[in-house]
Amino acid sequence: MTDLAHPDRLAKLAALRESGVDPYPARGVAARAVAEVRAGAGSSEEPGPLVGERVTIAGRLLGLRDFGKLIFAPVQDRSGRLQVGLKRDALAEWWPSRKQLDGGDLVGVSGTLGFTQKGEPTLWADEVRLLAKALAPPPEKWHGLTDLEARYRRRYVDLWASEGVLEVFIKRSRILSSLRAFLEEQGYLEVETPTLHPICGGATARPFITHYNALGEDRFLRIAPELYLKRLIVGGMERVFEFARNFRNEGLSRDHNPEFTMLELYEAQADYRRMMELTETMLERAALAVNGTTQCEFRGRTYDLQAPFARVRYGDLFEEHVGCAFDDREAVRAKAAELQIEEHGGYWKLMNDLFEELCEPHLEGPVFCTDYPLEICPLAKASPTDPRVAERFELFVAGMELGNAFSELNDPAEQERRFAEQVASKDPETPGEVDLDYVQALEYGMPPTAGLGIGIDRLVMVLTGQDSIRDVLLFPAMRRQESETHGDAPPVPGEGEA
RNA sequence: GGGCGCGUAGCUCAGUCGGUAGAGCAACUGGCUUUUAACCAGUAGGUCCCAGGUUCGAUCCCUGGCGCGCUCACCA
Repeated sequence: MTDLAHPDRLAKLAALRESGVDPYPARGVAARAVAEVRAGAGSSEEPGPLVGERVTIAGRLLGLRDFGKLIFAPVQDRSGRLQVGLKRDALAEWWPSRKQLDGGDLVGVSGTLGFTQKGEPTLWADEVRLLAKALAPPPEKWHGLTDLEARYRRRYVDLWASEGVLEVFIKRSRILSSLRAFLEEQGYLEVETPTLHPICGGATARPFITHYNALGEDRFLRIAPELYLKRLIVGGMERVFEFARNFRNEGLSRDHNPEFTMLELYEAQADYRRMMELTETMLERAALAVNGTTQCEFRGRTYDLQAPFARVRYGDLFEEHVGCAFDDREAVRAKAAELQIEEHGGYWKLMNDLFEELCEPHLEGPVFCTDYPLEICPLAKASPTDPRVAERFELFVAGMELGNAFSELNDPAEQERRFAEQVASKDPETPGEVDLDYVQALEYGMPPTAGLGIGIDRLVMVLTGQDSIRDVLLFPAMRRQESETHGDAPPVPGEGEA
C-alpha cells in the first residue's frame, strides 16, 4: 500500500468483504458505451429510442450528490459521462451499502433511461455493482490535477480527471491509423526491424548503450531504423514502413523526448519529389481524419496542412537570410564570426549552425526545405543537376522539423567512403565504425529508392494543438522517484561521457 | 549545464515582517427525493521537501542538497 490509500476507504473495503461483497470481482458487466446511451436518450423535449429502456453502463463514479433518499452520481467511461440516479425506493436491498461507495470507484449500473426535472438524461438505477474499489481518492473535483509533474507521473489519473487529455491520445491513435491506412493503400508493407543495433547508424545522435547477455556484446538502442529498412529494399520488399521507437541520449525539451516515435518509410523507384507528394497527401489526410479540417492551431498560429505544401531551396534560404552562398566559406565564416557562432565541427557543421540560427525560424510552414548541401547528408544521393546538393528535404511546421527525406544513396563505394569520413571525424554523435554489412547489402544492388521519416510525436502536437511533446506522450521521460518501488534500486552503471 | 521561479492537508491554494498553520474541495457524522462545483450543521486530517547554520525559538532568514516548472544552451 502507498500512503495514497485512504484509511476511510480501507475501512469500507473491510466492511464490504465483511458483508460478503467482493470489492474486486472477477467479472465485469456487459455495458454499453456511455456516449451511445446518451445519444439514444435524445433530449427531454425529443426523447430518443433508448428512453424507457433498461440499459447497463460501466465506468468510474466521479462523485456522489446525496439527498438522503436520492443520490445523483456522474459515471464516466472512455466515451463520455452520464448521470446515474439512485433512489432508495428502487434499490431497497442495496441501499445500506451506498455508504461503502466513494468517488473514484468503478461501478456497473443498470437501470431505466430517463430524465430529471431539469431535463438531464439520467439512468435511474435498479442495480448497482461495485466493479473495483478505489482506495486512492480522486483529485479535487473542480481544478482536477493541475500539477504538471503529478499529471505526467500519474497519467492513469490525468486521463480521466483532466479535461481533454484522453481526447489527445484518442487523436494520436487515429492519426497512426490514418497514416497506416494510407500507406497500405499505397502498397506498403508494415515491418518491424531490430531495436538493438550492433552499430549505431542511420542518423546523428548520441546513443543509449545496453548489454546483450546471451551474446556477450554491447548493443545500441537504435537512433533510427533507416539502415535496416533499406536492407529490406535490397531484399525486394520495395515499399516498407515502420513506426519506430527511436532512442537518443540527448536533452529533453518541449520538442524533444529521448525516446520518440518516427514513421520511416522507403519506396523503390521513387525519388525525393515523390516523397514530397506522398508526405503532403498523407498529412493532409491525417488532418482531415482527425480534425475534419486541414487547418490547425498550434502555438498561437494557424497552419494549413492542405496539399501541396510550399517548397523552398536550402541554398535560396541561405542566401536570403545569411547573405551568401552556403559554400562561400569565407563569407560564411565572416558571418559566423559576426554572430559569435563558434566553429567546432568543421565548416559544414558551422554552415548548418548558421542555417539553423538564421533560416529555420522563418520556416513557419508547412514548407519543404529542399536540396541540402551534400556534405551534411551522408546517406543521400547527390542531385543529378547540381552535384553540390543532395536530393533531400526537411518538412517544417512552426519552425519545427517534422520530417526528413531523401533520394537514397545506393552506390556502395560512395556510401563506404562517406561512412569512413564520419568515422574519421571522431564526432561522438556519428558511428564509430563503418557498417560494412550495410555496404555489402548495397553491393547486391539497391534500386533507386527514396525514404522519408516523420516525427510522429511532433505531428501529433501540431494536429492536436499541444505545445509540449510531453502532452502527446502518455508517459513522458521523468526522473525516477524513490517512492515508486519497494526494495533496493538496481546498481546504476557509471555514467556515459557527458 | 546556466538563469528565473516553485515545493504548506489526498487535491487546489492562502499564511506566518521568526513564536510549530488556515480555507475550499475530497473524507467522516447528522439532515435533506431532482442535483449537476448540490446545500446546511458538525468532525477529523499536517515530518509546512530534506540537511545544516543563525536564533531563546525556524515552516518563514541564510547555506547546501533533492524534486519540479519556465527559459536559454545542447539536441540536423
